[in-house]
Amino acid sequence: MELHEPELREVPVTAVLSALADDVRLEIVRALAGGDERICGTFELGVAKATRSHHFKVLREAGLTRTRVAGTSRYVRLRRDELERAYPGLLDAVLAAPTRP
Amino acid sequence: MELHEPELREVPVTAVLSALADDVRLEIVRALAGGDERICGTFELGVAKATRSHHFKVLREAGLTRTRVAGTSRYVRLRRDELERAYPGLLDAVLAAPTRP
DNA sequence: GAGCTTGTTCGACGAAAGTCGAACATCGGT
DNA sequence: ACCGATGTTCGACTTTCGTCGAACAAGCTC
Repeated sequence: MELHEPELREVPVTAVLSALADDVRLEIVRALAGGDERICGTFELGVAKATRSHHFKVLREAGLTRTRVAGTSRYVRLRRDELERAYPGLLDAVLAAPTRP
Repeated sequence: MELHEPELREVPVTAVLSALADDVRLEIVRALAGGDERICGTFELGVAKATRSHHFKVLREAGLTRTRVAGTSRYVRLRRDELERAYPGLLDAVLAAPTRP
């Protein structure tokens, strides 16, 4: 299994913004904002298994998350530092936004 | 003609991100970042008239721009201050990103 | 008013995105 | 070896999005 995790500098801003411009994915990002890694299955997202998998893939391929395989589980974590280096302030600004405006 | 220009606080952050997550619209926003207002027609966007109109509408309805009608022209300007108040740092972070990563 | 300019609106089209169930793969445990 | 748990992949479907040409609306100028 090859997990595609691109370099942030190869990801256009518009791609990062697109990845963040979805309620389900933003919820995932918020949940990961604490810094800890977390098993994919532990998220309460209200969507089917296939959809969840899809969203994690979008986040990963946009360079926002990194995934570690451990047994049958996958640990996801936010690429906070890299993101901060590539797009300073962007993630913080998005996370600072109210959850339901 | 009623120009729909919502309050920023009523616009979900995902909507703002969606509006910014497009090359044509981001180019418009960059061009307006200087602060001056500008006539819609003066943008070199490489798309048809109808498409251009569509993008300006998306930006306006996402709360990113304000439009002033003057004769047959429309002056557009960025709602920088309001945006900064509603989503501090967001616009700056996006604008700071390289044009072609 | 005729004609031009600026811009919007109206379908229409194809591409992309979000969603799901079902099937599949992998690993752990019994 | 079997079974259950965790995820991915595969169509399929629906909705949304970006794009365009054509038609329309409104204003300016001669």
